[in-house]
Amino acid sequence: MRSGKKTPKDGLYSNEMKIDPLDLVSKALGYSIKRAQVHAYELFFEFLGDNAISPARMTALSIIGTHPGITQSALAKKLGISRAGIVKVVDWLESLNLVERRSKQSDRRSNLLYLTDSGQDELSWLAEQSKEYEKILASKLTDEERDQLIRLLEKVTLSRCDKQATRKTPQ
Amino acid sequence: MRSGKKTPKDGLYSNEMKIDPLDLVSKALGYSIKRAQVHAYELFFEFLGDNAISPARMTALSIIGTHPGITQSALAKKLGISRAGIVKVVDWLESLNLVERRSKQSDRRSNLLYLTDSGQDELSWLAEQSKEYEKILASKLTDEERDQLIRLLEKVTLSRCDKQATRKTPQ
DNA sequence: TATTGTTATACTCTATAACTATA
DNA sequence: TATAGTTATAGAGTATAACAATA
Repeated sequence: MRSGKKTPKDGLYSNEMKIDPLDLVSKALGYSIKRAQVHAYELFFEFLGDNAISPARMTALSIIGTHPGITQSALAKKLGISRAGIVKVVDWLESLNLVERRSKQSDRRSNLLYLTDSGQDELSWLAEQSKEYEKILASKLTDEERDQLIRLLEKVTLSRCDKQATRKTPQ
Repeated sequence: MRSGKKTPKDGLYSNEMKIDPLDLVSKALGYSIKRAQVHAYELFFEFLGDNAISPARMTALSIIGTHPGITQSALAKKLGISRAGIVKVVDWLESLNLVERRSKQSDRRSNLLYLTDSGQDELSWLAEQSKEYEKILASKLTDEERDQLIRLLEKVTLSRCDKQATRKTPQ
């Protein structure tokens, strides 16, 4: 396995030129991220069982737990889904008696979300499970590598505001 | 930003204890990967336009281009989806005249897949676009950081075979 | 019998648009 | 008017099961 050391004349003679130019998959960052995500998702259910809460719903539960009284709209925004989409998530969490809707007194359009007692218990249990899961997910990495991987991923994710500046000029 | 140096008594006094133990999101590797993937996916359509081919179908096109004569079953396996699922993908690619099914002479159950001429053109064009897209996706990283990010992601993804060995012991 | 491709069907996740009740 | 939540509906992507053609 070669290191990523740059060759003197980057481009024409760099290592990447060994890949078929029509191979959009090997050594592509986008595809590497996708594969890691699919792997992480599958491992999640291998570890917690096929009938486990989904990662997205676990995230919703965690956000409600760490932001008691958050509104549905604010939760939707944090999760990056629509207001309509959050309704089913909260319906589902409420049907399992993990979360409670309470209508806000000062603005009765809003629902404030709180964990129930069993929601608290479930979240605590999931927190333990997540810790184990994260260990397995990162089992091939040293602590330093894991921290750097997260740091690099965050650097990629937070490049959002570039998109206008670097937009391709139409030709 | 602290390095991931381990404290002598890992656990009770480690850095991770500063995060709310019920916050399953911050500094979680699984969630970092997911966010990066969502970002990469959105950036893809911001760059190529809302009506662009999806990354998954682009991948299918690329695999057919680099494996001319691949069967549908083999393509399904490479993409990690079912045989039934691949039918719609190939139907769609064929309806756009990018791909051609030819029945295999020595085994007439199989369809062999080939790019059409316009499929070749489309793939070449997508290869250029992908190169630009990858540049933007990694624009916040140095070349070394990008290579290491891919290396670390592959390390995570290829940890698959661990899952039995590291399975949590029931207690 | 086993395999390839196909169809029928269903499920999850997500979105948009129109509605209601409030503000 | 504008906003929060809801409902109805639709589309993408995926799966399983049953089937026909072929091996």
